[in-house]
Amino acid sequence: MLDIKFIRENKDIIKEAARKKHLSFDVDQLLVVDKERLVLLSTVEQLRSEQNRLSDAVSTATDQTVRATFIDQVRVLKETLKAKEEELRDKMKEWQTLMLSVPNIPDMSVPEGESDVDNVEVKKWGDIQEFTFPAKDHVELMTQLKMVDFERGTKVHGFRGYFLTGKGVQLSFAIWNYALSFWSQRGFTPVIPPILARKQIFMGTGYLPQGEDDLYKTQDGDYLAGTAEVPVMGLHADEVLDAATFPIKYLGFSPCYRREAGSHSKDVKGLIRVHEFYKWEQVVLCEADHTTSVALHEEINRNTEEFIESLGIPYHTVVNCGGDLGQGQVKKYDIELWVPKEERYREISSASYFHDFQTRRGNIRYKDKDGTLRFAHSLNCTAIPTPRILVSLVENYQEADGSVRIPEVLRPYMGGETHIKN
RNA sequence: GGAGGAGUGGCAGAGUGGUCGAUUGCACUUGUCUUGAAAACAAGAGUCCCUUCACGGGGACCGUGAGUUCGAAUCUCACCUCCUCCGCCA
Repeated sequence: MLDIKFIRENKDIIKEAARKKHLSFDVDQLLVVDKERLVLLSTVEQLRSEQNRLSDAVSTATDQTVRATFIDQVRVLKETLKAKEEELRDKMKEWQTLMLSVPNIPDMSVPEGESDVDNVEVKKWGDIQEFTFPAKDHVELMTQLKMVDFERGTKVHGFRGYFLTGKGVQLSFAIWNYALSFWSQRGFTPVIPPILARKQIFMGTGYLPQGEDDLYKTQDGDYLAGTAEVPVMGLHADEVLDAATFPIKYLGFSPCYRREAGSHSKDVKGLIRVHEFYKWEQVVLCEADHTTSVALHEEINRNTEEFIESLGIPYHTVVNCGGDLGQGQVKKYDIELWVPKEERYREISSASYFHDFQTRRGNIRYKDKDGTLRFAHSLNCTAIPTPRILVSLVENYQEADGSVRIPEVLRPYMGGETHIKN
């Protein structure tokens, strides 16, 4: 959500934002509705003012006939008021619906483009190794090492179902624990949020009303979040925060549920795209300052890069083009890890900042030094998702004998073992 | 799942149809007094929206949403949250 005053004064910027993001949004329509809304609002308020005045007159009238006259007058007035109020209510709904689909303004540095193929590489790290033996893909490797069981996963859950088993489980826990320690040292407070959350909380982050198709909904009207970002952002909803605590840095851990509607033909095998996975997520709140947001955006993205570097997996970072940005994002980096058997990089992390787009929706404010209430800025970035990370990890660390070498940093969390083998 | 009770400003806590946006206490800000502080006294202070260059004016907000009424914090209905008791349960 953006400030309506800003939209009124900068409709060309909004138009340009929609164009760059390849979203269809009609600002002119919004501005027409906004004008109609204001006319109705002022009419209703004038009528109410008159009603208040007459009601006061009723209560102070001592003469019964005078009193009755006033009551008759308000009765007549009320009918007009009621009709206008209904009109206003409908107009407000129309206005709110439009307001919820206004795109946030992408940063100048965001490249032009339609989809992820137009994303621009900004960094490349690590040496891609040539295998001296026939390399296996993660499905084959992990199945043989009994780290995963896809067949039974499908039996139990269906399409995209999987069991993690044995060393697959241990490796997951190792990554989770290592990540917890890694980010704790960087000032993040760990949090395990409810992943089953209310509609309102999803509205706050912008996953609703758009994006409903990709969410699982319960019979009680709640939704399962696709990321801890949703409930962790909800944590401070409707609060006025103390600016002295900024930046607030949370590391949220949760299972994540995604219907993957519209991706049925993509990544049908393996652990790349599953309906249910786990993720550590960085969520940050800071003061409403562009420079601060930008600095923190670089910082949280860098955190994940350094984490991946410590695991020793080759990656590159791309800056997402306009068409690959969500409605609320100002700028986004994706970190993609090298998947040897696919001979390409696959997304592992996504770092975005939003300015006050989310905090307006979620009503997260703070008191500025000059005493005025402002909407905070919000950012988030994947810390590490499992089991997707295992794809690159096992493929890059496989040995000729079919075993998988364990990255040094994870060994303390794996009982000191150096290899996963049968 | 069943029965009962409650949700008021930063906190505590009055108010059960008519100048109530709301008594009061604590906390807060400013002033007087004081060398300074404390105490005492006085004054001030909520949020959102519309309008105005500005001073100002108007509207809304007592968990949320609807309703009754000339008028609702107060009455009615639905929902949400919390508390107590019973039942069930990792």
